[in-house]
Amino acid sequence: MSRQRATVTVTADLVILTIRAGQLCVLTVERGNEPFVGLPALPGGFLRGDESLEETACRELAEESGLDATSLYLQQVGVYSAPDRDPRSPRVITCAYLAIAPNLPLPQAGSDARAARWTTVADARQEQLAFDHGRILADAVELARDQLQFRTLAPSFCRHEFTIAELREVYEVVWGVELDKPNFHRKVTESPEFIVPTGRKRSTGNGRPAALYRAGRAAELAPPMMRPRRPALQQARRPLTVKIRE
Amino acid sequence: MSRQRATVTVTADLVILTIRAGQLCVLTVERGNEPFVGLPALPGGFLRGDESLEETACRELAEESGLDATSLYLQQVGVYSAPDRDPRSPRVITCAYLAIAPNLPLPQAGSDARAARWTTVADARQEQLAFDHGRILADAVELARDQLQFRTLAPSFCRHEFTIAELREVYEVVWGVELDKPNFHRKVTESPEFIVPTGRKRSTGNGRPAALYRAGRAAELAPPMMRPRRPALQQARRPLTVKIRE
DNA sequence: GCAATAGTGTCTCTAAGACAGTATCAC
DNA sequence: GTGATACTGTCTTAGAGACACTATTGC
Repeated sequence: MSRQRATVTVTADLVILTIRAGQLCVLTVERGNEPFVGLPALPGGFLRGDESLEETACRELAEESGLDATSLYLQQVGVYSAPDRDPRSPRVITCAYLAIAPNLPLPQAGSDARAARWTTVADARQEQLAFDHGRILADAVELARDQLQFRTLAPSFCRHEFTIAELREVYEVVWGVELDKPNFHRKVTESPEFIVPTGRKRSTGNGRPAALYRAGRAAELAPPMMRPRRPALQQARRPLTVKIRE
Repeated sequence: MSRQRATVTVTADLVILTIRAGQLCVLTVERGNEPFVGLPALPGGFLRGDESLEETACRELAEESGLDATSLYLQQVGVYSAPDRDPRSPRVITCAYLAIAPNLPLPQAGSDARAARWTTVADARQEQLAFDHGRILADAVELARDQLQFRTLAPSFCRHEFTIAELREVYEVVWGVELDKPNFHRKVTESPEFIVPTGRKRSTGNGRPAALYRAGRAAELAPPMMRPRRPALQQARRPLTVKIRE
């Protein structure tokens, strides 16, 4: 048996990330069935006979979160196929998808909404998640961190029109760093086709109103948005110029 | 039926890349069974009941190419699950893996070696491949191209000890560009933990012998090896300094 | 006016690219 | 010596980062 072709069922699981109140958050659902009943899990569902896994992911995205997958960033993270990852038989393997959403309210009265809620990624990594969803979450967050450097997914975290401060918050929250405001502004406005000005402005009540932008057509960021290096590396260098006090 | 959980079988397919005679090559096998009998295909095989897909990939790698997967770069490319990708029933989905190999001779008398051969990627992309293997090949090559920038997979194309010229050839062949020899030399020797000198030299008969290196411990290239930009982008800029003819 | 946020100018430093020049081999 | 390949030095320039400075709002 084990030396033969295995017959399996396949699920698509979703890591839906957003930013709420300055925190990177992930959508979790409470499991209503065995196995792992009662534990938080990533939303997902079974592949049907007439669809691809991308279609499964989009369908589940709509059912579980009410979000429209066609307007969302959606990307495959990878397959998880360890033989003991799911106690059910026949065995279940899963394909994880990363989805990026703006901060939208969840439809709590949804058809399939079994206690869906936003959890901060920091909290979710402390908790015990069902199956290998802890590992999947870690991989997806790492993928998002990497992709922010080279691809134009940052605007996917924002609403249709956004300010440069909001875009900067995406990088700061996902990377857990602080970025220089003036340099970030210059960098993103000069990056070809990354963001395009709409001509409108938005006032937050305090200070000068910020210009509004939309996502541009570029898929890649060239040159990339460099993630600040670990201070460990800079520590190795000596300062070349020394300020002289008179 | 189609609205229910689908029962599927799963394969792991391998895109094994190497460089031979200055050309990027991929290992293909001629299909001996229906469907697509006689057409070239990527090597691969079915997931067994007691293994993960990574284990399937390693097993097939050993069987089809005689290469030892433990010493090879192996990475998931993605899942291909379109309902009509395989005419068999129950349906078959596949997970593709990218493997990088040095230029080694293939064991032609292998147990499972059904007409395995190296094909240039350029040729393979012209031919009709079985299933959706043309698409898989394209995705894997694109992944390899991207990863060369940020990860230390280039030495995987070389034998255990290699010269900097051999390492440079990897980049030039995979990217299809020419790189400046002096600048490349400086870049890779100064990149921390990318390559380490062995102290030995190798003479090619012509010219000064080259120092030999091994792969270092780093997994990431920091700063990245930047891929030369399209000339199209530079065309958009005006030269800021103009040479004056007297 | 002041506080607050948005955005610009400018300097410094790193690192990439161009390319001249030097080193070490076979013959 | 010549020819070939390996490697180093140096100049130029693009781009990242630091940070002073200006602009535009609410009050």
